[in-house]
Amino acid sequence: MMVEAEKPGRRALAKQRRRQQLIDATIKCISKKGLGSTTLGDVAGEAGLSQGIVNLHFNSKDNLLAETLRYLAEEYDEQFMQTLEKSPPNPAARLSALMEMALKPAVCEPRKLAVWFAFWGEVKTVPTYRKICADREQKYDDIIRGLVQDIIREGGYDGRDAKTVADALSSITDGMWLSCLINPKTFDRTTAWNAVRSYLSAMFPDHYL
Amino acid sequence: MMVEAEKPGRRALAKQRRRQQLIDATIKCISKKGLGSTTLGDVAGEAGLSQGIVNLHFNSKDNLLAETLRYLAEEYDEQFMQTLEKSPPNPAARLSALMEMALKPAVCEPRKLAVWFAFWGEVKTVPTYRKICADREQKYDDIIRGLVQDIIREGGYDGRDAKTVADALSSITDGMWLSCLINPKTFDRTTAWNAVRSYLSAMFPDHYL
Amino acid sequence: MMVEAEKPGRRALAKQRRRQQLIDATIKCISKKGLGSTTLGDVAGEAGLSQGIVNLHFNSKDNLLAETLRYLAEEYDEQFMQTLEKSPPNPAARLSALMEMALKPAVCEPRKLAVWFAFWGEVKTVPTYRKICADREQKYDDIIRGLVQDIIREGGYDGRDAKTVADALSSITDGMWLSCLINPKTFDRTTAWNAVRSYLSAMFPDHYL
Amino acid sequence: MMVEAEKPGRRALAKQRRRQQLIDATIKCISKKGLGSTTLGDVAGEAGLSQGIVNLHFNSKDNLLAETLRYLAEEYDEQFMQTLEKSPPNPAARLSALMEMALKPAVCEPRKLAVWFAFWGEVKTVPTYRKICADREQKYDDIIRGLVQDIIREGGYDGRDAKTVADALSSITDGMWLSCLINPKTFDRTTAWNAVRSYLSAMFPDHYL
DNA sequence: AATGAATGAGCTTTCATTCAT
DNA sequence: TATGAATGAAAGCTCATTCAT
Repeated sequence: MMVEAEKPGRRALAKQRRRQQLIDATIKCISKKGLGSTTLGDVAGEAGLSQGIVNLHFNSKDNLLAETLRYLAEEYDEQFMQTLEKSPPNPAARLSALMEMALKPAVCEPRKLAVWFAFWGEVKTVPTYRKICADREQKYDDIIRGLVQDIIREGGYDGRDAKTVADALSSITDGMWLSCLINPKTFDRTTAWNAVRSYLSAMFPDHYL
Repeated sequence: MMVEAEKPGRRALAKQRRRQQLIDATIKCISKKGLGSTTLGDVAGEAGLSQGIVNLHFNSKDNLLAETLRYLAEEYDEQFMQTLEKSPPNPAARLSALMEMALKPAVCEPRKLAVWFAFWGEVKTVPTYRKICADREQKYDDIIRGLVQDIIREGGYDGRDAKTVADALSSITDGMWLSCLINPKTFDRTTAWNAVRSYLSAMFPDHYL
Repeated sequence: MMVEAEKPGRRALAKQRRRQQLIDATIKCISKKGLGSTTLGDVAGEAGLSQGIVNLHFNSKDNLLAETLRYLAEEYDEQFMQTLEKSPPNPAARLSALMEMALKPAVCEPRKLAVWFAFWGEVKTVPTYRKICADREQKYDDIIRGLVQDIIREGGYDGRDAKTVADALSSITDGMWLSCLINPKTFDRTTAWNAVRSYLSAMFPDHYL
Repeated sequence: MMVEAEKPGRRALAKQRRRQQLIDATIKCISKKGLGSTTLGDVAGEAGLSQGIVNLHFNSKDNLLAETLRYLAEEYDEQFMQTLEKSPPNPAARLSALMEMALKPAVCEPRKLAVWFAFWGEVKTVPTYRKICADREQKYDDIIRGLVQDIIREGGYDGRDAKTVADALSSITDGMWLSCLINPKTFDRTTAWNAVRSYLSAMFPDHYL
């Protein structure tokens, strides 16, 4: 009975692959035409499959979109966690590694940002989206605040409030994304990274530069 | 006698006022139901007028939305410029006044932010939106960079790059807006303001705190 | 009480002039955009007047169109009857004068024909149009048959049936109009006139040529 | 078993058949209500199918109408060419066979004529219609002129111009159609046919009668 | 599992008509 | 008389969803 769920057979794997194919197509469509103008027909076409395919695998458009956002969040999460794992154990290095990741071309490319902003545009309206976004913000805020906390403790930076600094850091990267979305031509990754570095070194002069 | 003023529905308000009424209704609708789910019927209903009214005054839905974004941008611009005019003439005070304004409840309320993000969600897709947004970003970036420049010169803060700092500041407020949109409950204006202040005082210790 | 109707005062005259102005505008619009695409707004615009003007003078669009067709028919009738009056008293001359008139540039110009065909296109559907068109056809058929009759009698053309010839003649001009409508470029008035002449001289060799 | 054939509604008729079904429905609707008053809803209803069906198969109303006219033209063309093939090889017989065909009940019935005139009514306005109509006129004119040419040569009818005669003949049938449309009650096929015959025998006495 | 024809609700848009001014 | 803002019904069109194959 539970076999299916326990060890996915060939069948289930194929199914999973098809779903992923459709989610990829959805992301492509949203980045090309926007969330509002993306139809299930577009998605099916992009995937090279037929009209009815999305409802077959996702039951409804709403569900497809929610799953797409979920996938986007997971994908980001993997990058985030991997960055954390791969970076040296000291909090200062980890923190700057995370900031650097957020500005990496792979993350910060207009096509992908377009999709994030498309979903954020509906966050106020669609509770499912809000939940997903709020959860990840919470998670990353906690992690970053923890690192900042450690740095403050290490460096004896009295008078610095961990939450305040963490908020500022998260905000900076989010804000950079908006710049990158709106002005992809003039947006400059180096300047962005400098801005982050300048903040860090202003805050924690003993740790950065 | 005052009847006319009482019921703004039905009959010939000056053309300009009717347009504004419809733009207001549009903003309300977008903040309530999202851009994608706002129909012309909703807007007309919100304004207490009839189906055809929007096309009568704006010719098309696309145009209504563009005009709405334009209005939003103008409204913000007025706040921005007024803040600039009313603040003391020294650059440090002006800069902090602008930052403070960006976090003011009137600007930073979830309902209004929802509308901004709704439009940003389509920026990649709708050239008109991009143009409007890019122009204002440009303008504010220039002004803020100018102020930062002045502060650097005044304080002899060698090694500080005006553009870098200005980018960081703009990004922080934009990023705060995202937090406020996603987590209106836990978002705390004071913490946000502290984050900005902490950055400023770390950067320009002689000018702030 | 009946004064108004008996001798139209200044008021009534002005009214009449306005109606004519609107009918003229209607004809222009139909020839430019077609019957189906002509709106009351177009007509009012063409006349340089305001939206509601047509309903003020004609009560409804249907009525305006019917009156327009009526006017067109009257205008044609005047030409027809004048041609008849001005031509020499012998039936052969009168007949050829009528045929010539039907091919006159003023009658047979694509712009005017477009309007006629537009109405004919609805004849099957709109009883009012049918009535107007049927009545005039009847009238002209009768007159032409009469002339043909006279010619037959005069020339002793035995075996010629007046109705048959009259039908053929009416049909030829109507058919020429279709050619002129469809192929205004290649349509040639002279050839058309030759075709009519050739028919007449074949039928009544003693009278024509 | 025969169920499929019985109810042509609902399910997947071959795509081509469905298109034809809709074109047939369109013709029926136009002849009943006129081109201007025929809605896609009417057409779908007439075909016993649902609202969206027409746009599914024709993409737009304009396209449906153009295809309908195209079909009408093809249908006529088949009759024309078949008549030509089936008639004896001498030009005189072929010519009269073509004229006779044009007055056949199947061609010359008010319902079908209503549709032709509906399209002619828009010829001036819709380039697509003009093109289709102009092309067929051209083709038939050429064929008829060819036949007339042959007859003139055969009979040594000096002084007869083929184009002139051909124009007259084409015009007569077109004009007869207008009579038939406007006065279906009093229109008499025999008289019409007589008119054509009388012209032919007057022109080419050795060949006709 | 996949297709794609068909559905039908819902949208934007147009426009004849109304009516306060 | 004339205006033109407003109405609201009706149209064309889109598209998520269904379902026979």
